[in-house]
Amino acid sequence: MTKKTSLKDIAQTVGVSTALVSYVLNNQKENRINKLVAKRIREVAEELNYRPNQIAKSLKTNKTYTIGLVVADISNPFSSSLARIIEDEADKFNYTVLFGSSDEKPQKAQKLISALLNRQVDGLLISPPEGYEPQLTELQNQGIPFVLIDRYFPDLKTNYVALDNSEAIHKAVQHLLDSGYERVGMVTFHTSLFTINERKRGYLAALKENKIPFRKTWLKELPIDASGPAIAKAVDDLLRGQKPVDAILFASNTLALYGLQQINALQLTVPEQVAVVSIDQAESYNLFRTPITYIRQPLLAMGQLATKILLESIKKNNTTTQVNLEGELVIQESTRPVNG
Amino acid sequence: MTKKTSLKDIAQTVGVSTALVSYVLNNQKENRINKLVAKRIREVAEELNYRPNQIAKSLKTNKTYTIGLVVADISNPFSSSLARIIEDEADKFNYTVLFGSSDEKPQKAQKLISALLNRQVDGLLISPPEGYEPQLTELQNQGIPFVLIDRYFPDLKTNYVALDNSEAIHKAVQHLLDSGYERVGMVTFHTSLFTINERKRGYLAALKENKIPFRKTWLKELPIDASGPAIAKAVDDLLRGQKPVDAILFASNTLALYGLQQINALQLTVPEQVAVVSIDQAESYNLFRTPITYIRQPLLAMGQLATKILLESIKKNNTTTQVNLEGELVIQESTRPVNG
DNA sequence: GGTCAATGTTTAAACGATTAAATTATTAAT
DNA sequence: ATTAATAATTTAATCGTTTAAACATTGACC
Repeated sequence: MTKKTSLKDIAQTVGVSTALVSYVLNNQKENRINKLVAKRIREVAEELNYRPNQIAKSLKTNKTYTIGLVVADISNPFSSSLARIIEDEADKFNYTVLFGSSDEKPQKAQKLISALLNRQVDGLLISPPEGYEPQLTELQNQGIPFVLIDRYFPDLKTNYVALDNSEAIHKAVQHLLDSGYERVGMVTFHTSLFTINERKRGYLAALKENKIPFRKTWLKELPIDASGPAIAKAVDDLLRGQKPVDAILFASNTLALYGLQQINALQLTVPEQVAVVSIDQAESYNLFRTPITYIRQPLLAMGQLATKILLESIKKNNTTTQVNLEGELVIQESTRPVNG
Repeated sequence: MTKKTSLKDIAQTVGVSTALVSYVLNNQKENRINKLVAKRIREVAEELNYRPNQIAKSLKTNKTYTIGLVVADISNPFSSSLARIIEDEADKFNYTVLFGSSDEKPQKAQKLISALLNRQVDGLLISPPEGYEPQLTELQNQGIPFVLIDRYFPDLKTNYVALDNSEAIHKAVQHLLDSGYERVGMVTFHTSLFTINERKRGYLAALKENKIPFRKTWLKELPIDASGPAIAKAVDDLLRGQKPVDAILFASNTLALYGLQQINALQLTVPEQVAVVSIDQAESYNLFRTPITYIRQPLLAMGQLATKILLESIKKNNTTTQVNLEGELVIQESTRPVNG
């Protein structure tokens, strides 16, 4: 292992002080430094394959140019797409992103954030699990810059970027009703997460506005870590019995993924026997025989905005920015109008 | 922003030296330290909400307990699943994982690795892009511990963990032939990557062994960054014409994803009109009307092994470990025997 | 020739921890 | 009471960098 070259090594070879080397390599005091010496320093740095030790740099400057990203599960396509967008955006500003999955567990999130803070990340992007309010308040008290993404708590005055969920679902339900479906069911999660509950609220509101009496058998609320079979079972329940639903709204990509599998298993045709709308797109939906109508989350805008807000918040900005982005309803075959 | 507490702060409040505080908090020299003082130090550390500055620690110890992971694209399910596994495995040993996507570009990979090294990662897990040999050799010369994952270069004596690709594909082709399919096509990437070419080799070898003359129209080799439509076109070519193939082998999840969409678009039935085998599973394959036969990559073993080898290599281990894992052929409906 | 300004470079402290070695305090043994 | 051994704590250097301030050199100008 060839020993790493440090400023000192360069300084010694050239025969100057480390300070001068530092100034040259950071392009500071350019007009004050002898051009020839500067050139020589750069040459030697190149020769010795010098890499500045960011650790030492960070220690001194108290900046790491690193942000932490906490998602529920990096292997979920929603999270990984978002991660990729954030990675690219952060890169534009020379920031590196450190990831971690919370597994929907406050404890795991806590441990993760602690690890990230120990590594002196300059700020955090967090998609918080249920019940994470106290820790967020704590972060605020400690003055650590962060932006919530995808999920937020209405009672907390924090930065966030999220989908306007109730509006989006409302739009979807209205579309189903307008297309002639009459018994619209929904599969969602049972949680205290505001974002998710907004989806339910949008659903109920749309029914009410259309004077459709809601039946509680239409709504399936599953644990947030529900397994594939559990989801299949819920869908099964909605579609059997004497009065099955004629349309299903899936409140997440995971729900849709397993739900559609069950629809396949039941050998039902979409949309003739049951119409389908999902939140979140996924390239993979296209494998389903019928193209699925879905609510397009503005992932790109979400990731970019959140990153931008965080970076601004890092370089001291005391304002709170809260953004609710509008979802786009992409209409496809799975909600073709009845008799249409 | 409440100023971060440092060892010094604790030392001052308690009225001892920073050294003592350090010893106590690191549980060193336990038998030599006054129990009461130790207790007091711990209390104060708790009160002041002390978080050791890992940056400073790293600077001193020259260890960051961080490893870098370079994948082609974190938003690809193969990469993100692997990332999740590695994240979990590394966590067991108190390591954090730093990610980045290379986008299949050596230049981007180079920049990424440079950034990771600047951050003093202790080692790297790399799924290298095509033509990355020189940089890997350079890493070796610099004595930086790394393990290749999923892809490797046979001419380079490096650590790696990968699928035994030719064997896996061989097995798949044999299965197709045994099931009565006679015109087996393959969609793969055109690249110099050994791993990918092994897939082609396995395919050709299996045909030869079975005395089936290979036709070049059966093999579609696409650029590694081929778009969805380009993939669809390739599949279209295979399936039209006077002598279409009766089975298709997809050499990656992306290829299968778009390929199956095209099969959907052509309204062909699987496996009656065309049988399908894919490398890599994906939960989403299940959306396709017919369950797809696939080669299961041992992702868990791959991620865990690679992490383990890297960590060992970090704490000085001069041996080179090369592992080719066997893939498992999961047989489903998409390759149902002809007339079976 | 002395003053001033501009130019070029070095000194030295600091960031927050670790840790070998030195120092001081306490206790036990003679 | 002295000494030795042990216990408890501190000192001070160090990791690799940054950066304000100090210092040195040169030339211009009166």
